[in-house]
Amino acid sequence: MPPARVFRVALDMPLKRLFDYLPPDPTFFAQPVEPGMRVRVPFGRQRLVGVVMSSADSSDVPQERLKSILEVLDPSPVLDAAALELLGWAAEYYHHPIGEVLASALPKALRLGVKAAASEERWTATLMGREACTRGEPRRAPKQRELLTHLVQHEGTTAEALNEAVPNWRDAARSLTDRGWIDSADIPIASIEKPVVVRTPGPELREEQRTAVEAVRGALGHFGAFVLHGVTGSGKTEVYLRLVERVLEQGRRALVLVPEIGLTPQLVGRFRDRFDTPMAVLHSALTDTERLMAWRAAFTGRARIVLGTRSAVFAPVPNLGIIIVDEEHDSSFKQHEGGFRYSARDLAVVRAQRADVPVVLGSATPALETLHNVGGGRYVRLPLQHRAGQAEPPRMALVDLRTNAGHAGVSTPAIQAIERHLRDDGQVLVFLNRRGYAPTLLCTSCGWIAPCEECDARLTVHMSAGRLRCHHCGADSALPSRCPQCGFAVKPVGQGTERIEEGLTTLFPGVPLVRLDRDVVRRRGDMEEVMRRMASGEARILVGTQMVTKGHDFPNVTLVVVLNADQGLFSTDFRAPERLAQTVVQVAGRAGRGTKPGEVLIQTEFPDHPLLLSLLTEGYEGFARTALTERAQASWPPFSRLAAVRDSAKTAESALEFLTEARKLVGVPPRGLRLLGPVPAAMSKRAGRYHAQLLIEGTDRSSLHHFLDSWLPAVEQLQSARRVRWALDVDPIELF
DNA sequence: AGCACGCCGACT
DNA sequence: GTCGGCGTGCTC
Repeated sequence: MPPARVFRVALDMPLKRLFDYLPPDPTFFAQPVEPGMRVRVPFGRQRLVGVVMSSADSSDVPQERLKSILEVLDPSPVLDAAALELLGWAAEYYHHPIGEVLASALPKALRLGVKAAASEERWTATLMGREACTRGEPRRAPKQRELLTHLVQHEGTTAEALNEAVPNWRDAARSLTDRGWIDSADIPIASIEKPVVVRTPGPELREEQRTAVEAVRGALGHFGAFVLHGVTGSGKTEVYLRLVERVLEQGRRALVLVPEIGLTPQLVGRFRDRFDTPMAVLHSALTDTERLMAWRAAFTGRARIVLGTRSAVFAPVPNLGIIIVDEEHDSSFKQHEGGFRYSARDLAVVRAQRADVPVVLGSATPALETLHNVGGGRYVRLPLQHRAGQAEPPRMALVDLRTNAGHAGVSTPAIQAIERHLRDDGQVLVFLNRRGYAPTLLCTSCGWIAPCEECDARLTVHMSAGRLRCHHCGADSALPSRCPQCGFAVKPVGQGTERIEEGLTTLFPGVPLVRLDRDVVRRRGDMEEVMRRMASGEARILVGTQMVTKGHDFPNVTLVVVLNADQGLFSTDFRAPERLAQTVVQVAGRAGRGTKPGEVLIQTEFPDHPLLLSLLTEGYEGFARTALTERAQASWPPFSRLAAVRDSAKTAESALEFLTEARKLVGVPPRGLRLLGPVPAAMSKRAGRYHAQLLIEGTDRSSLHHFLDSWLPAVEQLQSARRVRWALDVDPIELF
């Protein structure tokens, strides 16, 4: 007997291998089985849905142990060759099991086996049926006549609509079908197309915008990476819209990636306002059904624009014409938890390259990696340096916290500036990246500080809720009025947005104030309410965290106060300065977007810090130059490549033990490779588990990946690996 | 990951 | 004497 032809199937499990299956029973599945199709297979005593990766003439597994595919779930592949290749590339690059990588590209419903392409049962009257209807037939069957008449009047009625219009129509339909008067068909929803309509032509482009649009338009049809480096308010979105417009005109489709959809509803709105065409919106807040619907709209090609967060980089987009990554510097594009840890921005570039289409990375504060790629000639930078209208760039100044006394975290110069701007009818934005009332609860007698029992962290005081909460594990307890150790009085120490709100209310009695942070924005609509109160001028002061920096416009804000720029200046994480600079520039960008000039005050204890100075005097680009020089000297990315092995365990010892053994496997590191650690994470204990990490630094991508290829299989075999939870993070963004 | 099999403590 | 703990091993 010749060796059997087998199909190699990827299953959604943490296993870096494929499983071979015999073809399905030909009496039930006569159709060919192709790569990219989903199949149901027996696996142990479970039945699982997997994806066919390839077929082979024979298997390494003895024939008697091979099982057959139970069912072929797709008439055509759900993942085309390009998708399979991209996902395969990602699995290799991020050293992650292919099955789990594929799973991240498919909505849950599809992983459970539902049909990929939705179709609708539609009924029509035939020519014969129309003639019969005109004659008033069938005379003695009122139900049939009613149905026939309805279908003559409403061609292509769905079964669903018939249930409404002609109750209990099935029997009548059967009789009419037998006479050849009506007919039904399963129409894929895809074929019900709508032409693309540009609702409003959009404003006239400014010189810079036109240059940018033309540069990318010239590249349509082949790969090119563009960095749309546009200061806040310079009209990046308009550039995206014009590019998408051209792509749609060419009959192709656009993929737009955004950081967090809940935080950028404005961008979705801009696309909807501009184009009258179906759009698929994919984000984490969708229900499984909504996600399936959106995926189908993308898969069938009905959606001309696919807009979504991180995982949308894997969305199916037939005839893709362009990929846009908005706010490309945003860290939410990097999945850094759970299983498959990937950078959607980096994969967008890879996808564009393979699809031979342009990719546009837009940001007011591009990642240093991105700017480095511009410097190396791999990406083309398209600057938008001017703000729309008469808006002037905001004036930035530092406030020395050492010499300027203050009140409740706000320095006197800042208080005076707030007074001035309020008097001049402006609005004020006060930024502090720390929610809650105070980060610490201290006993004034014995020095006790309320600790989280599960984390190496202090509990944050939430005054209005009367709770102590851990921002790392979610622990939540009542706010004590006395020290549990000595019974003396306790007091909150330090500032959070809640306390700033209280302080400003006291300082500016009668001035309406709103707060925007995760504690305020609980439900959908809370954010809109805050926006409305700012837009209407009903509120004059906005106190907020990071949340205020994400894409929202506050046109009447003329003053921005950054209360504390100092977290990040002396961090062990080499990316902390970059994040700080991005945050400051993004917050500053909220000021003076209307016609009024903006002012930005940054409070700091370190007004001489070179980073702050370069940011102030030379802007983000100046900062980026300084920071890249520092990175080069320390040979951090992008001048080297990193991977981190992270683990957690019930004890600090076992967390370190696994990583120590993993490191011992290396012996003398190969040339061009450095191993750093293992070390306990900066906040080792989190949610009751101890975290540690081992950093691997390679001089370039290939040396790092060659090493990982040979090392990881041995690491996976370690006995100690089974006693910890561990994961590899390629190109890590946060280093603890 | 599931889900088995397989040897050692507190219960009917 | 059993129920059940999670260590180890396998799944085409």
